Amino acid sequence: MKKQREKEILSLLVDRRRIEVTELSALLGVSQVTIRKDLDQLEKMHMIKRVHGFAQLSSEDDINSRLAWHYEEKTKIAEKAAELISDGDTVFIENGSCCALAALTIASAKKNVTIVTNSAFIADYIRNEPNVQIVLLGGIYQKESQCLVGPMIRESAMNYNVKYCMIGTDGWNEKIGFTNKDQMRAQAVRDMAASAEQVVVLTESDKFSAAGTVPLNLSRCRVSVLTDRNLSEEVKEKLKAQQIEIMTA
Amino acid sequence: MKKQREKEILSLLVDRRRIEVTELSALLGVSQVTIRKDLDQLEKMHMIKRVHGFAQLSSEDDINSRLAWHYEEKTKIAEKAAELISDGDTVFIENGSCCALAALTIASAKKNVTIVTNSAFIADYIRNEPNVQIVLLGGIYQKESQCLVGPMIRESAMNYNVKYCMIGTDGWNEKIGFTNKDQMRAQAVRDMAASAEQVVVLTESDKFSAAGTVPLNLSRCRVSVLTDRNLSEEVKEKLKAQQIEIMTA
DNA sequence: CTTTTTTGGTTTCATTCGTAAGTTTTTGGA
DNA sequence: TCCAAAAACTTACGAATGAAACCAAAAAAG
Repeated sequence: MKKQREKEILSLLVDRRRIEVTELSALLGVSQVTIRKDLDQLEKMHMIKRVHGFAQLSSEDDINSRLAWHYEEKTKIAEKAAELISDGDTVFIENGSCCALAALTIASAKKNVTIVTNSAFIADYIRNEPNVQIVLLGGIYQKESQCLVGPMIRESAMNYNVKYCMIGTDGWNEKIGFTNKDQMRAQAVRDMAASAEQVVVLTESDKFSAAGTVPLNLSRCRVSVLTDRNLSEEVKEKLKAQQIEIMTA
Repeated sequence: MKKQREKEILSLLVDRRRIEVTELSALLGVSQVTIRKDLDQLEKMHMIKRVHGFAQLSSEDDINSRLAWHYEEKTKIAEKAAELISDGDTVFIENGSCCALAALTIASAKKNVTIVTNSAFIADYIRNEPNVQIVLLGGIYQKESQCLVGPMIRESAMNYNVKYCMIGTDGWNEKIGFTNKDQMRAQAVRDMAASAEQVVVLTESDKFSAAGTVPLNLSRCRVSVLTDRNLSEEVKEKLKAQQIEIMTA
């Protein structure tokens, strides 16, 4: 793998929040100059912030810093997600770190794609990509998550009929299915899903260990999961039993 | 005036794009440490970016760096605009640097206000203010201006009826009135204005020297102008003749 | 297989950085 | 009007920074 050292920096940073350049240099056995170049790179991708003497993750629950967590898996999931999309397609993408990365991958790899999203974060995240058109669904702006919720989402989403709606999730269990942290956002997911032929859940495999608080209730939709290699056979069986297709990145 | 030196730094920066800390220190006759504190402050407001040894404006046509231009006037206009709003009101605010500052001032000074905007930039700009609810009108996302345009704006705006719609402008002349650079954004302004009792144009007085390319066609609306002290008597007369109320900050 | 180019890394150095401690100026009571 | 407390600023200094020159391994070209 190419940028192995950057991945190591990220996972150290996920643990420690904040590390000195000198310590990184000693830990990884390369010169400080090299570490600084890596950090510049990561900062350019908005994954970390550099301060005098340190590197640190962006503010706590910023999506940017959540990207640092399991970054490699997310990258692979995003690439696989992009393969589902053809030039000229329109795709719904919901809020979340995996979704953001998928949106960026699609926007940079495809031509003339329209990305419809309720996430102001994602719109901003991909706005430098020249070959993508972005539509932002309007609504009440949730300040921390930078996403839009409320009845306007449904109204606007009904103007579209697309093949894929990509969403994130917070957890899963056999009984209640995929979950979320927030009732308003869950409703936005349902409203977007209603205008798509197929819902694709983008998530790392470790989210399958426990359910969150708000069920997404996607039972009426055709649902697929796109996750990494580490999904247990046990969970795979349960998903298949519920007619949920599994794609592995 | 309190932060006189910060204003001076800004206007130097508007000219020069990029200045060394050492030079600023010599020019303004204060220590480098003091300059650095000022720069930290300005960076916290996103007006400038610090790089090793230098301070520079954010990227060219970023709204953040346009705020540096005539910052003092804009501040005063924003404060006056905030006086129009009472606790609990809902107000439409369109895209633009004056509007962004007005939105921030309103959000920080008032309680329980709802700001409805088509500007993703503004939503992000004020999202740390705890006492404001933000509604973002959906539509096609314009990448450079970070604002939303297209038919969805009209649909969503019709859900509201508000007293004030605050807008920016690009220029003005006696015949065609206020103007804009972009047809799509001009239409968004009309659609928002249609749901408001009164349109308030927030703009520095020097915009009145020439018109832009796309007329806003606000003739059906009740229009006021909120501008700085330097508006010429000649222009004032012409505006009054068109039943446009003038407020001075 | 050898040569050239590119990439990724190190060392060195003058410069800039933030912190802490000390000094001046402003502010706001009594 | 005067004094104390706070705010604004300076000086001093060791640590961190980016740039440049240099080196080695890998990749590409011949």
